[in-house]
Amino acid sequence: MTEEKNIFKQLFDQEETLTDKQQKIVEAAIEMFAEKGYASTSTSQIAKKAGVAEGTIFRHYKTKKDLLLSIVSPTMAKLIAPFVIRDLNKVLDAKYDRYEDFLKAMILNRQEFLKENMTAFKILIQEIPFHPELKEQFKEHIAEKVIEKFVRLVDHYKEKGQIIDLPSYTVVRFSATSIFGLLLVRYLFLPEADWDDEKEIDMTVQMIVNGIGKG
Amino acid sequence: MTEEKNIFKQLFDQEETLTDKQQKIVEAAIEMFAEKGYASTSTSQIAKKAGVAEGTIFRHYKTKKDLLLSIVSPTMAKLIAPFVIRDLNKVLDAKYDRYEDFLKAMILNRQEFLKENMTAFKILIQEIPFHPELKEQFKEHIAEKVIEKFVRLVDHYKEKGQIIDLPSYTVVRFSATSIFGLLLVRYLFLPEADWDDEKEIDMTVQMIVNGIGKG
Amino acid sequence: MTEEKNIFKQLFDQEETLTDKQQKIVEAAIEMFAEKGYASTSTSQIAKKAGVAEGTIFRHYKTKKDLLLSIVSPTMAKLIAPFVIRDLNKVLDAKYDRYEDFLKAMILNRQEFLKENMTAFKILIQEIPFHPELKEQFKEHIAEKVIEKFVRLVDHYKEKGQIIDLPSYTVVRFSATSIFGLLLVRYLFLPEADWDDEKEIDMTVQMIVNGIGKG
Amino acid sequence: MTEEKNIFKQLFDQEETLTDKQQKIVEAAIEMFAEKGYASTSTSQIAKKAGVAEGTIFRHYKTKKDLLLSIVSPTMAKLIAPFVIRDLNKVLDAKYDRYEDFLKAMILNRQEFLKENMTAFKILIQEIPFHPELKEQFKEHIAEKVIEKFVRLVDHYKEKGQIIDLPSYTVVRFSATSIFGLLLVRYLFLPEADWDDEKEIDMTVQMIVNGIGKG
DNA sequence: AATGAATGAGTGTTCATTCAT
DNA sequence: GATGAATGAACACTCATTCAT
Repeated sequence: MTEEKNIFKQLFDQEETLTDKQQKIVEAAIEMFAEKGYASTSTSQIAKKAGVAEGTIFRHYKTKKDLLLSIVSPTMAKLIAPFVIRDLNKVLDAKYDRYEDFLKAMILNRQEFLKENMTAFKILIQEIPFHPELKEQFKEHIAEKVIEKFVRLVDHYKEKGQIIDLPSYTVVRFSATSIFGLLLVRYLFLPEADWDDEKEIDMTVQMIVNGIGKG
Repeated sequence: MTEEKNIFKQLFDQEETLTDKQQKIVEAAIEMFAEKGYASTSTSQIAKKAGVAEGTIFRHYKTKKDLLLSIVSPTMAKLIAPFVIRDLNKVLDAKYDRYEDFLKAMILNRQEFLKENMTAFKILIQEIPFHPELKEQFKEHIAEKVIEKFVRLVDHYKEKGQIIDLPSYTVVRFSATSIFGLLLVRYLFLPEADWDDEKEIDMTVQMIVNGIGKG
Repeated sequence: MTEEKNIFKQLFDQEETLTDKQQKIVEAAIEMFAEKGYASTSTSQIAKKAGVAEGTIFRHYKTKKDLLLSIVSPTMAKLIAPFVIRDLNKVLDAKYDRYEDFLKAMILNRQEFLKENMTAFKILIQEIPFHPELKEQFKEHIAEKVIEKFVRLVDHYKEKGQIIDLPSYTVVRFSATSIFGLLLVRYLFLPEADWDDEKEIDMTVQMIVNGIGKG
Repeated sequence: MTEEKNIFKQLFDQEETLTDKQQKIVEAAIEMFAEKGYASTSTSQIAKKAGVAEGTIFRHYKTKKDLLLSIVSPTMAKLIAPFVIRDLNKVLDAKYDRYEDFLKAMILNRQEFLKENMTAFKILIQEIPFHPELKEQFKEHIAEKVIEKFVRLVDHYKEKGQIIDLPSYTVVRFSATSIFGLLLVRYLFLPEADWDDEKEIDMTVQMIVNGIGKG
């Protein structure tokens, strides 16, 4: 999994350059966008919460939407980062014999990421419907590249005889919605409930694999 | 399923009383709220699209939020209507021997509803995060009543020996997210794709049942 | 004082023709105009309070301002009625030998009227500053006719040797503001206080007469 | 009277801090509120008259009512300032042997103030009936403190044998309405008439003192 | 880099008035 | 005569953005 770390660094370490005030602006914006939505959060509220002057926001971000994108675009990029590495199959081959193991590893990895970026992720999914640029990014990167990669991956495990003969796209959809269903319920709908994460993930992987696996 | 139809009628046919202009206002609002979001849609835009004066909106709805709720609350109510009938288990007993059959019937039924109320449903899920009243309604009705009913239902099929020994709540979550995953992908993410709905549903049911069923 | 009664009837008994609804509208308007002011009272609020439809108001009064004037103009007319009778001096001669007696009679008479028309009177003095028509009426009738009559009246008692040698206009101003001062404090500022009206009037008349009288 | 001047300065010279635009806004507001009334003056009209953008008004005053109060509250405070100094009696004792002298000094002093603040004072008395906060301030400061002080003052001159044996409250009312009657007629009703202020004041004081004085 | 006063278009809402029923 | 749905101009107020300091 060190490869992914590298990719992260490679792609996103520009954020180290944020000034102190900028950092506060971004934090305030994340908190408020998540809570009230982008459209219902005013720049003056963000400025007040961040403890800076209104003008300061526009010194760093040309427009309010720029501020949103500066939060949401990197989040989307990081979210899908594990899938955009070259030769993903090779990595998987070397590491995970079984679809089951791959699934579990991936869930754990993405869970780790979501746990730390929950608020930004919440903004991402809340705002995608309202911003064509975000929809575009989403389509281009997720709906096309990630899904395609995931499909090839399912084909890979199919060839190994681990997955039953359903259309790969359907298997991907089922796997993906099961995983995201778990993570959304866990972190968005009922974050305060008392979860045994390890066990819940295991059961979910078991159900998915039972669902699509060859006995 | 005639019982449900009756309940629908019983509960929601007050909407026949909408005046002509009111109807146009609601239609325009649904379209625009879904597209740009509640907060980014102005009442003047709605009025223009509906072909009425702006004041007319406020003659029928005290506030803009009232207009939103008049769209979204009934949608939520109708969405969960099948689950709030008394003696759901009896109905199921009489009709569906197998969890599989129940699942399929339910998906088909809810799919029918969603197909006709897609736009309002889209607004519902988009706006829930931003409106405490909606969150409250959602929690009270879905998170509590519907899930509880669903859990009892899973218990019911467990007793019949059809479902493996996993926590009922986990089974419900898995079933529900699989179903909603299907419907969301089908109707929200990729509505324009060429779907063989019947087949896709069958496959999904099969995967769920494989996932949680006893051999 | 029967002459005045006649004048009242003569001038203002058109109000008997008010329909039931119209009566309610006027009552509601008087109450609300007095409390919140003309500009801050909406016709819809008046309609609601009167229990009629908004349109009904405009059936009886072409505009909102018409409604105001229908309340305020007659009130002003009635207020000054005692002064517009012809041959006022003759009446006074016949009845009041002393300025003192005249003053007391007049205060008692106007007090009676104000007690019964307090609310409309309140509207009158509150709205005069904002409506040129009212200002005009006020100037034309009060500032010109009534004052002129009052001045002649003071001249009359001066000739009788009852009033010291100050400009009549000054004496009128002093008398009038003393009287209105009493009535305003009594009925507008501190209506709830415990007043011995008879005594207060007597003392006030005494002070005025001392102030301007010849020992 | 230098003591009062000091108090004025002390209490109200914070207004020097008004920015240029703010000053213009206040001036425009004063002019328009006086002419058309608070409720009938729109913020856009004020902005236009002041030569600023409408938003600028709300940068300095949270609400339209705030703007009103920023004009009217200090005016009320300044108006009653001479009465709130400690040891008013001592001051009077040292300076004015006779009630007559005190009255004249006070009228001259308040006349000076009113002459310079006529418009704001007009707003004050016009708007008091419509704004509970103002009524409250008025009651608390004028109806209670100032009147009470005035009553004690009359008692003071009574003890000196200068005032006849009428209830002090009645004497105060009579004095006050005579004075305000003069000033209102002079500056509000007939400001354009040709007045000999000095003489008018002298005559008024004479009438009051005759009215309540011991021969 | 940071400020915050200033902007003016735009917001949701209210208004007096009209008119078909 | 009475209604109340409909109007659109006007309202108080907010907004993202600019710019002189």
